[in-house]
Amino acid sequence: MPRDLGQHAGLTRESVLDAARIIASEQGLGNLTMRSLAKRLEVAPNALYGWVASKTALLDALVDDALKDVGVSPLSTTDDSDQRGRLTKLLLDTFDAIMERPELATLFLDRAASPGPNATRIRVKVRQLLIDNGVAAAGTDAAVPILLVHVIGFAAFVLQTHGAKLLDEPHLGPARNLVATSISWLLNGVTKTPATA
Amino acid sequence: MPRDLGQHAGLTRESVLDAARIIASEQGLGNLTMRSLAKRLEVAPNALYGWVASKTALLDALVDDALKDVGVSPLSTTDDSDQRGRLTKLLLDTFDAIMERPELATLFLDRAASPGPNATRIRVKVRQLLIDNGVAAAGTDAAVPILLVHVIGFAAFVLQTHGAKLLDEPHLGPARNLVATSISWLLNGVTKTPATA
DNA sequence: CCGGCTACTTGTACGTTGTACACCTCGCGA
DNA sequence: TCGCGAGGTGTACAACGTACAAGTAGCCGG
Repeated sequence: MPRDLGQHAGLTRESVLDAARIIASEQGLGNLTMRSLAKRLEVAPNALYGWVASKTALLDALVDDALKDVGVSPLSTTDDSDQRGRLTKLLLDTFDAIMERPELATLFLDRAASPGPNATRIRVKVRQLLIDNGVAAAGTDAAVPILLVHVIGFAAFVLQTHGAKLLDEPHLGPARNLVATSISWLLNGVTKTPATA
Repeated sequence: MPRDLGQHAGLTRESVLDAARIIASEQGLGNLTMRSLAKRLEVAPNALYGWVASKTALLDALVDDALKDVGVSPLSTTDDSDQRGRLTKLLLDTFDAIMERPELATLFLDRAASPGPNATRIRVKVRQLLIDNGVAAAGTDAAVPILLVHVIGFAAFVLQTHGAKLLDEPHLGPARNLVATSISWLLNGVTKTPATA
């Protein structure tokens, strides 16, 4: 249990992660270093290791936290129809979450299979929605990664080509339409095929 | 123009890249360092910079060279039908090329849009095959990255989850079937939709 | 046959990175 | 009042990518 504030510098796991986020977003991921992070918090570099096991762990936390708000709203609200719409929305929300943190795009890529809590929750939910869409439970083992990898890969690609500059809503539209389209293509296949493993 | 062989150590761009490949495949990408590379070549670390501009450039070359053999066979041989089969084969060949170098998987990911000559050739060929499949030229700007990102992302995912150990043919089968399946899903959509950009 | 030019390689070194070890120094509970 | 332990600091190390200047071998014009 970390104390709220108090003695020397009053670090917190959250304050560390927040500072890391700010540095990454303002100066790019390449300038996010243990030392730059420590400097911003006015702390010796080693102090960070009380709150974060390693830099890798810090990056892990960063990417997983970016998915914090995805798929947290209750599953079924009013109508039970349009399960497919729900699934599409979840995938698009994931896409949006990545697009909101362009500087982390490369991290998302090679952590697509990472076991972070938020990522896991999304995977579970996708799986459930697939079942709701009539996909056999066994087939979801293949379909879940296909869908998620597609979304992540697409987001990373868009950010890479568009230079991560035109990420505000006005210019995001076309890209979003494209993901939506390609997701729908995949869903067409997923919900139709018996999914050979 | 580098001389073929001769004086001190007789380096070559190819010998450097070969050694890099060997280190990456034997000891993992993390152990591929300018110094380890130099040591293997029995050369001072700086000597490498005469043949490779930087480590980044070396990695760029590594990933692009891995695609050397993909899509080099002539486009149309005998039958003009089954354009779709040709496109599928090209994508699967790309998949196989990545699976052959599991240690480079993460590199492929954030270089999916890289302008290497081999990558470019594949992109061009995919685009051409899409047109041959009846996709409007304008639509290919969207479809090409969708397909390639999908293939690369999928390969990376498979390697990441399966730990890059069972990459030999016997165990590769299921994964290959899955990509083939998902590619076919995407192609269904691509060749049917007018592709809104 | 010789002298220099050029291409290649080396030695040395700098700055930066992640991170371990030992020590200090508060504030709190007994 | 007195430890005790959490949360820091100082220092340090090994490894990284890479720049700069010097050296050395071979080839070519004379």
